[in-house]
Amino acid sequence: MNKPVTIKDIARKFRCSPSTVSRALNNHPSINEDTRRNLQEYAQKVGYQRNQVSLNLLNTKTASIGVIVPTINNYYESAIIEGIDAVLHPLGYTLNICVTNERYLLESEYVTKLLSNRVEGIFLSVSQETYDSGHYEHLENVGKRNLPLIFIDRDYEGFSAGSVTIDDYHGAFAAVEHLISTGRKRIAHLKGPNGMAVTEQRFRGYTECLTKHGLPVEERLIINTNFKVESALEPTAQLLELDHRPDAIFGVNDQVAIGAMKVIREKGWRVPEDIAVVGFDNSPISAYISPSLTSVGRPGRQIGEEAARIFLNYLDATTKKDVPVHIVLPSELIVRDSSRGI
Amino acid sequence: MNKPVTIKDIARKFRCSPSTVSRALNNHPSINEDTRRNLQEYAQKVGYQRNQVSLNLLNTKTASIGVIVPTINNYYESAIIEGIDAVLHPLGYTLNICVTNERYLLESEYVTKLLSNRVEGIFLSVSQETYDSGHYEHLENVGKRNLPLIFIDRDYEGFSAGSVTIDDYHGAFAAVEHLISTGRKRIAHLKGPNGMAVTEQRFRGYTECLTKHGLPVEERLIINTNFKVESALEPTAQLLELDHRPDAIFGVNDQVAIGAMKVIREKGWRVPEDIAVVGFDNSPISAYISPSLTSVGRPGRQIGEEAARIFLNYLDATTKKDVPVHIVLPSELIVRDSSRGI
DNA sequence: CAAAAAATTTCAAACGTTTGCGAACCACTT
DNA sequence: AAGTGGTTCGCAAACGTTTGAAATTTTTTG
Repeated sequence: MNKPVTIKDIARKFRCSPSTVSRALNNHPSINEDTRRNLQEYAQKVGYQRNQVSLNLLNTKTASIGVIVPTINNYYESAIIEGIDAVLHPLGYTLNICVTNERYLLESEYVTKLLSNRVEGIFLSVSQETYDSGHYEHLENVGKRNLPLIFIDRDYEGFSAGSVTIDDYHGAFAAVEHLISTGRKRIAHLKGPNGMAVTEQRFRGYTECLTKHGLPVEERLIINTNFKVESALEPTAQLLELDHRPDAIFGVNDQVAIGAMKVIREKGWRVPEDIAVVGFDNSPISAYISPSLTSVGRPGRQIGEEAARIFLNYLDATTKKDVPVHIVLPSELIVRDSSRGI
Repeated sequence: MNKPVTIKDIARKFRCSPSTVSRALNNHPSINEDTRRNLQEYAQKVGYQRNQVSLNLLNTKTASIGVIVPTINNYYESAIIEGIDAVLHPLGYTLNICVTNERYLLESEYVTKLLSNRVEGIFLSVSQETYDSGHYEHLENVGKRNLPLIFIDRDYEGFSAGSVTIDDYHGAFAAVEHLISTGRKRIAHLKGPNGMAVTEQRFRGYTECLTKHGLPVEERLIINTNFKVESALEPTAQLLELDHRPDAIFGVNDQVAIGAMKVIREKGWRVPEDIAVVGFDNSPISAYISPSLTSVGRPGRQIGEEAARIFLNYLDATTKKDVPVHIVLPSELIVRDSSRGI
């Protein structure tokens, strides 16, 4: 680990001033052609890399923005990041990705770190713990700085921040309505962890759709999972042992739906003939498993892009107190084999 | 977007020097108890956040390290990142995650950016384009700086860098040997893109295992894919139309294997009775699809952890020219239903 | 009360770079 | 000889913070 070569080092070597070196390397016109060439060649030779840290300090800006997400280990989240990057990278911004693993402490820590690293904006997909606890003090300083803050996935009213969310409610509603339209009457729901926005909105879509169609909302048909495939196994087994077993299962996401399908078949039932299954996320494999999985798609990439645009609008905003922008993107039901009509 | 409050601002407000403020906020002992409390309270109130950028400049270190990966949209890569973070986060390091989408240009750009942002080490999983082109000039300056560089997944001999790789060869070998041991004799391979290390090593495991067991390596049974599930559809269809169809398919990864299974069943064959299928990655769903997928597991998290430890050793190394560390972790075959004996 | 000791605060430099302004130099022109 | 104009370069300040050493104030001591 050698010390990086600095402009001063080069200046000393050439017995000239740092200003000259700086100008030479930046192709400033008022530098003699020869000196410019010599300096540039030497800089190249010794592997000079301008110290961006010092520039960030000088300009009091960093051209970097923070992205805090609960996890990157799934299609949806990484699509969001891709979307943000697609818009902001061409403008010279660097993404600072932070993964909280759904932990409040990490989220809080990352916010502080990003703040003190002087990012120019923060994209935040609130962790489960944060959402559960309702603690938003870690965002106070973001507010004080009036730094562009854009909520992704989960909105929070306490701040004058932008947000891009998904219409989980109508997605769930459509999924359940589809099941009803194919003749299913006892539709179970493998719910996510209580209290989370995604969970509750999908749940509301589920219940309200049932109600609209005159079907009862049975508590026994609603069981919690934690989004992971394993967490669907036991609940599904439970559902199948009911006196009056469900004829359809709506999973809070694809993982859960896949877990449900596995158990259904292990117990000797058929999908979709005996029990239809619908998931949420339209993850890439959902089309390729067997039977292919009906699912509600979320436009992850588009979320990222919209969020990035909101950020850019913030920067342009001349009037300080613009009304924060809230965008709700539609989700889309994609019907496949796991829920074909009986 | 307000200007962040600086130590100078506070000093001006309290008619004292910046040094006093700095020491007060850092609980330096030689500061009067009252002034300390006053300053700290005020700093808290106005949301002062120390400017890490200036500190990085002052200390000529950043406590951040760069992680360059081709993609984050899969279990394996994100497990690696998790592993790195698990070791380095407790030590105060920040991860700077860069996603290249398998592009050389982006990789090169990110290396430069990380270098000029003065990261203290770089973890690099070389992009496909880089590997194909064999261009490693973008790493020259990393070499000149003698900055800790650890290759992940794909080693490259040109640099005195550490590396943590997976024993793809033996993993593939074991997978094919398993298929042979269950009586399969015509084993096809859905290969990755030519030239990539993972691809070729798994391919070598495949061919050498066949040869060892006296089975012919038939060109018609080897077709390229691009790792994605769609890219397996057409090739699999081709394989099934051969006069003498294969009785097993070894996919370069799980995605491809899942695509193959879909086509096999659509054409009316059974897995594993007619055709066995084996994948690579042991991705979480592989256990839960039907039939569950036999797969070779890669310990992503462990890779990250080992890589981080190599990095830490670099730092400790008193002798400059230590021999770079190369670790090869084993992969592990996990047998499931898709390849049960006939 | 003076002097010494202790407590508290300020000064100045440093990290690496950019940039407005002015200085030095040269060649020409009048 | 003096002015003009152009080219090329250096000086110094700035970004925000820390820190050793020096300066100031307060307290203790004889």
